[in-house]
Amino acid sequence: MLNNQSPPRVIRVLLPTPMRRGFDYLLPADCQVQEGARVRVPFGKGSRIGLVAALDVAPQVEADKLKAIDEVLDAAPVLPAALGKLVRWAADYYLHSAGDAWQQALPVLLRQGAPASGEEGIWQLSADAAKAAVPKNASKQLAALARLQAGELSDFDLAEQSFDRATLRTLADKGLVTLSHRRQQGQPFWTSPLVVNPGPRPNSEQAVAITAINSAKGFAPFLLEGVTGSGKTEVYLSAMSETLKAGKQVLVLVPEISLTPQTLRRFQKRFEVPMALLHSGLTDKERLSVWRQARDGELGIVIGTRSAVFTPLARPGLIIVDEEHDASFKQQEGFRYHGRDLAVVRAQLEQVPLVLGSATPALESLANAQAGKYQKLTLNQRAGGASQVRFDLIDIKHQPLTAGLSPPVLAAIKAHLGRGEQVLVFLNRRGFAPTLLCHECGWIADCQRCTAYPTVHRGRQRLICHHCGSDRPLPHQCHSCGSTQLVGVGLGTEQLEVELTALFPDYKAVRIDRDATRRKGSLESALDGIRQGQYQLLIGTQMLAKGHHFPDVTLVVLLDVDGALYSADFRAAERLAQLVVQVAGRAGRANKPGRLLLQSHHPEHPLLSQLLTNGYGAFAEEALVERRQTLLPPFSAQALFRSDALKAEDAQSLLEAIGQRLQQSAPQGGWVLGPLPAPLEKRAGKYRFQLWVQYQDKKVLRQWLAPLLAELEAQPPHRRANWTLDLDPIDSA
DNA sequence: AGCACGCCGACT
DNA sequence: GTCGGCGTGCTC
Repeated sequence: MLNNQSPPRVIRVLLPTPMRRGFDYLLPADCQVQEGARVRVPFGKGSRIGLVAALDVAPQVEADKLKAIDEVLDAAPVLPAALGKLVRWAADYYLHSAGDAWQQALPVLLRQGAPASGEEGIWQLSADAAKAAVPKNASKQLAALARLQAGELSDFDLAEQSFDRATLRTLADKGLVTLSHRRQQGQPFWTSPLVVNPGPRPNSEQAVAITAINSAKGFAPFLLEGVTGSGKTEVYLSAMSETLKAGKQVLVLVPEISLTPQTLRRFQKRFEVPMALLHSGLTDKERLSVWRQARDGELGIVIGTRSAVFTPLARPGLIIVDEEHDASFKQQEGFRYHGRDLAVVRAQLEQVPLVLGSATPALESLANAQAGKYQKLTLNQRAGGASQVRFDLIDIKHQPLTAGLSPPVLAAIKAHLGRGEQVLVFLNRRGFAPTLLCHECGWIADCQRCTAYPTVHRGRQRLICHHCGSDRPLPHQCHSCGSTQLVGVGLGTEQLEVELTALFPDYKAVRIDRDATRRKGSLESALDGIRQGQYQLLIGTQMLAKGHHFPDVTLVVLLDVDGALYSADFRAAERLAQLVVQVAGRAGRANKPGRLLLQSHHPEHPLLSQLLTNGYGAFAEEALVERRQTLLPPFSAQALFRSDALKAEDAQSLLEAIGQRLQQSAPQGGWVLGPLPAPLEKRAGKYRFQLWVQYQDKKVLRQWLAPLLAELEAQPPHRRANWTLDLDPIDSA
């Protein structure tokens, strides 16, 4: 027999598994597919969605093991070219499974196989519609029919006009209505004339920054360092305005916590262009809709958190990362990418300018500016004449403390309240007391699942572990001696609120933390109450430190900062400095002088005094000198292996084996530390260890690690423990 | 990761 | 006698 059929083509597919390799499939002769398109393939027992990584590859396994793909889902690559490159770059850089990286970059519905091109359902009256079939009391159905008399309805209009999909389905089943599908046209790129409302006239520093950004051609990274109140946002808005006028799109990344409706309102006030906010509250459908609109160029501005860095843009023109130092840009599980770092790479791939903005830039970013990789733009002038905040360190050694507060602090609170001003007390520990102790025998309530003590929550009468969430009724008797003399030791925000209310009964206190704002809308109403002056004493955790402005607050008190000064984590001081400056930024606006009081047992600590006397810039410079001398990031690159297992020895021995293999292939100057128990050795019932790897050069570090990862996947030392790898870790917990 | 297979302990 | 624990292998 003649065989004029060419052999079937073999393609390589990336699948959502942690395995760092592709799988090969046969492409049926009648099938066309492009690199970057999604395909449905049989995998093990079942079927998965994968991404075509390469066409016409030499198969990695014997030909008889190859299966054919089931279905091609995309006629073209699902991501625009630059974004596809970004995802490939990221998987490679973070030494992560490429298949998983792809999945993470796509909206959930696209991972599940939804069409990437927007298709909308169109409901129309069918030709032979006879109303007879609709019961008289089916008012919704009748209303829908009446509406359809006036013309078709798209799926998109349904919610808007408060019609139910189910209603239309019922009518369709009766043959009165037809459903057809049509490629969603969407609005063409803001044909309605772009409106840019005037903003305030920029001051000279702002003008310099705006000119620099607007005259940038192609990739141009800027570090915009602007003290609180210096009008960073005005610089963003001016730069965005030029981009939008040129018909291009802007991507804005913001930290999780500051993504508020206020942010959006400020943008909407200035620009009348279609824009979208990508936040955790969106449904999968809404996310996909934003994704499509951004890709098709229908949105002028996309604002979102970390994962928004993967939003496709038809005409990218500018990328902004606000509060670029914020740790929430780093994904802390699975695909552990850094949204800010990927934004830099994306700007390079898209050849657009990039603005990293912060009042307290990350030391990494400052080092990049010093090295000439970023152009630094500085805003030192406070707009509106708002005065500098005055810092004071209160030495609390030997001082009597009332509710954790020293006499000078109490006196200051009294004075500010007496003047009718607001006071903010910051304590980063929620709950009533961090431990429960038996006064008679010394027994301390502990968490069964963690190496930690559960926190007393008095209001809810429960003992809650903040690490694993386990939750039990507050005991009234000691488990060891039966005594009823149980006391909470230490101070949390809940107790602080109680004590301050007792100390200052004439003023109203409000607490802002995760416990007090659990109910939907309660945060907003508390914030409104603060702005309207209903409360005078504000007590809060991290939640109060970011994003919100309280113009009538003139005194900010920070309790308990000593932990960060002598922490095992070399980044703790940097984070404390950023927190101090950010918290201080909440106060001293509106021409009222602000004051910040810091209580410490170590007021002489060089980093603290540098920060308080000379500011964040001086602190950062000194901290960078220290990092350089000690060869810590950003003057070296780190990777962190973590392991966890039900038995401590399993978690430890896995990392020991990894450490040994690393030592064997270590480059000159390569450095391996561990395994060490994780800061919280046991968490949620699992023992955790970590292994640090460091080398001066990022590229060489990855070349050292990469072959080991392949080997670990092929021959794991054992499977009783799980391991993960974190490149450029920022949190050792 | 998920899933199936397979080999040893306490139970209806 | 089985149900089910998790150790191991496999996914094109």
